[in-house]
Formats: sequence, structure tokens, C-alpha cells
Amino acid sequence: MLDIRFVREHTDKVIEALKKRGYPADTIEGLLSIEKRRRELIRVVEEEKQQRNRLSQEIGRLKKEGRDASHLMHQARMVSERITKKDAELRELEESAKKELLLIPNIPHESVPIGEDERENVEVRRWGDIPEFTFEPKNHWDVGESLGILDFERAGKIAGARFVLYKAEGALLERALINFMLDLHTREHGYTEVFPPLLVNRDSMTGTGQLPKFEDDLFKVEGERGFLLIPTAEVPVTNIHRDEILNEDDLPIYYTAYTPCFRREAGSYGKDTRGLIRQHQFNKVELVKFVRPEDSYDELESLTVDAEEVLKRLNLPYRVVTLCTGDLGFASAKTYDIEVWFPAQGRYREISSCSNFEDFQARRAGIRFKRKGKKGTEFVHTLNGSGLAVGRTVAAILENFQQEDGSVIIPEVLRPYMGIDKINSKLKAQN
RNA sequence: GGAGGAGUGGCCGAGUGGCUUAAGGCGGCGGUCUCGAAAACCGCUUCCCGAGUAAUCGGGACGCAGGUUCAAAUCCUGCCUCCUCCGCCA
Repeated sequence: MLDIRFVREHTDKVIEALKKRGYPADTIEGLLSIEKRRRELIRVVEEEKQQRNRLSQEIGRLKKEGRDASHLMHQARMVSERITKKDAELRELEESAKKELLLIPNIPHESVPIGEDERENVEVRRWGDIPEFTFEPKNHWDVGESLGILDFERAGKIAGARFVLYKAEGALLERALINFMLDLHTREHGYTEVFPPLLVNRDSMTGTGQLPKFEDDLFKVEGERGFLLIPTAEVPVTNIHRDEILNEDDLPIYYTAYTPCFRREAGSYGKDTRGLIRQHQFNKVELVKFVRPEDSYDELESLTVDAEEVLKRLNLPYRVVTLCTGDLGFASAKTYDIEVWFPAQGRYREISSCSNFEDFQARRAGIRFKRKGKKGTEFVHTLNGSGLAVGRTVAAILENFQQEDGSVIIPEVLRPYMGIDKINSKLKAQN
């Protein structure tokens, strides 16, 4: 959420920034006219409240002295009635201003390249050697199915399309990756592990920006409580500190969380219909930071490096791209995508998305901090990134480390977690 | 699911309609004292909104949402959360 004061004081800047995202500017004008009426009404209603307070005080004094106050009481009732009416009007204005404000995306950072869509994202670096194959590399789902470690057919029977059943070494690989990632981030990168609720309320979804705009992307649980399944651990973990005032000394706060994630994937029919890339349920290890505003861009760099380190240790080739203004997520001011190499597709594909939201989420969620020796509060900056999406990491391992005989070599760092160095058909699970 | 009890500033805690401008304490910050520290003493210390360059002024917030009243932390209704006991349960 943008600061309404910033919007009215720097209107041109806001409109220009949003234009870069392809966001229509006319809603800003509507918002500002509501805001203008809101402030006028506040002035009027507060004057009347002051009058009511004075009258009430006077009534109290007269009554204590045992004198008649009915004349003043009548007068006060009239004022109160006016206040009730205007307060309701004011509440309506505030609600519609908030409603508009919640739908306006964040302003891109000045370093973000201007562009329309993902074709104009800018590559910033590459790491690792793209593997050369003496045979035609197979898709990860073919590798997985013939090893008997991924079963899409039965998952379809159990749940439906876009689900997978991991079996034997497949399930083991998934679990090993989760543990490896969490261990790396907690032991070497200084993150605190948390395991949050997977169902959240609407306030939490609004705090991080999924609501009200992206309701269609979310799974809902039937019932009067209105729970929503998390599409990412970003939601529950960022909301850990919702409506809190932190001390400057508490910052920065780093959390890492493994959670399953649930996404409707509405509107992506026909995209990645096979394989692990786009599932309704997938595992992810997430990194979340709460930092001081002046540190947030350095923190974005180190967050991205922390996520990249997972791929380096797994020896998976990747590149990092800066998302252009047109491809930037709703809440983000700047995002780096990390893309891992998929040999069968012959291209890099997203495996992590690392974003600085500046104070956009903090303002929605009321996450503030107090500076030492200073009055008042400021919003923290929040960041998060995948470190990494686990299913896609499995897919990348299966594709990059597949052998001609159909087996898959396990990256060395995972061997202590798995107790094997290779998945091959001899170990193939029972069918 | 049933029966009770409770939610007040960073924390503890007083407050049953107007002497509350939310007491008092703890913690924190600054000062006096001291070689330095502790102790003691003095002062400052919730947040949000509006107006103002500012000092400041005004309004609002006592779990949340309504209501009664000239006036609500206080009374009424609904909801949420936590605690205790009973029942059920991985």
C-alpha cells in the first residue's frame, strides 16, 4: 500500500511510476478527490467533537453542583446527532479511499529496467557450466516416471491434474532437499527457522498483498471461518510481526520456513501441464527479512546470494535476471528472479524470486519499528525470496544429472541426507 | 461440544458513567552524584489522524464490531483470543 500523503504530495511521480508498470493513472485522480473530501470532513467533524466535549464537561459540572443542565443537554444532543451522521459519512470516505489504495501496486525502484513484459528482463549474471549430453536428455517427468519415483497418473486419480505422488527415492530426494536448504540457511546464513500455519485469515493475505486483488489465485477452505491456504510461506511469515512495533535493535530479522504452498493456477491452463513445474501443491523453503529502510537494497543483494548458494552447492547452472517494470509483482519494488537450467527444454526457468517490498507490505500489515533516541515510529522494509522451490529443484536435478542408462547422479551435498549417490532402475520402487 | 473466568501503554497493574488529561510500578532514555560503576534522587518516556515551517493545538484509540447516553475503559449486544474445569480426540 502506498502512503496516501506521498500520493497527494508527489502525484506526478506516482502516476509516472505506475505508468511504467502499465497501470492506469485515472484511479489516482479519483482517489485524490476522495482524499480531499475526507480531510475537509475531518476538520468539520473534529470541530463539532470539540464542541461536544466542552458541553459535556459543562453539564457534568452543573450536575455536580446540583443545578439544572437540561438546556445544555438538549444542545449537546443536537451536536451529537450531527456528529453521528458525519462520522458515518467519514467512515465511508475512508473505506473507499482504502479500497482504492489496496489495489494500487508498489512503485518500482529507480534501478528497475523499464519494459513491458518478461522479454525485457535484464540478465545480471550467470553461474555454472551448461551440461553437455552425448544423448538426447529427457524431460524430468520422463526421467522420474521411468525410475518410478514420480507418479503423475496416480496423483491424478487421488486428487486431479497438477498434483504429483513422489515415491521411494523421489520422496527421499524431496525431503533431503528441504533439510539441506534449511540447514544451509540456518547454520550458515543466519536465518531462524519457523514453521507457520498453512491456513491463514484474510488480514494476513491483505497484509502481504494477495488480497484483495488476487483472490482467484487462492484456495479457500469451506466454513464460516474463511481460512485460506497459503500460496507461499511469505504470507504467514511476514505476518508474524503484523501490528507490532519492533525495536531498532531487533533488526534485521531473518526467518526461513519450509512449507507446502497451494495455488489455484487459474488462468494458466495449458501452461506446463506436465511435470513438476506448475503444481497446485508444492514445497518451498522461503527466506523472509525485516530490515531498516536504509539497508533494504543491500539486504536484497545478500538475500539473492543466499538463494543462489543453494544452486551452487547442488552444482546446478543458473542465471539471475532483474525483472523489468512490466513483469514486476504487485507488491514488489524490485525483484531478481533466479532461473535454473533445464536441458530438455534448453532454457533457464524460474526457481526463485527475490523481492524488496520496501514499506509496501509493512504499511498494509502495520509492521513498524522505533529508532533509538527518536520519537515516533517508521515502517520496516520487508523482503523475501524462495530458497528454493523444492519441486522445481527436484526437476532440475533429474534433468541435469540424468545418465544415458536412465539413472540420476545425486549431488554430493545431498548424499549425507540420502545415503545413496545415485538413483537407478535397480533401486526402482515397487509399482 | 458444555460450564465458568479474563483481555487496559514495551511489560506488570489500578480503574463499576463525568475529579482519568488512563493512577502506581517495572523497563528504557537523559541528568545530578562518582575516578568509574552501582545505589539514591530529579526529569522524560503509548500510538494513529488532522492543522502548522515549528513550538504547539485539536480529534481519536483501553481485544474487535455495533448500541445506550449530553458524556463510556466503565452499561448493553454480537464476535475474536487466552486461561480453568468437564466431555471428546491424533
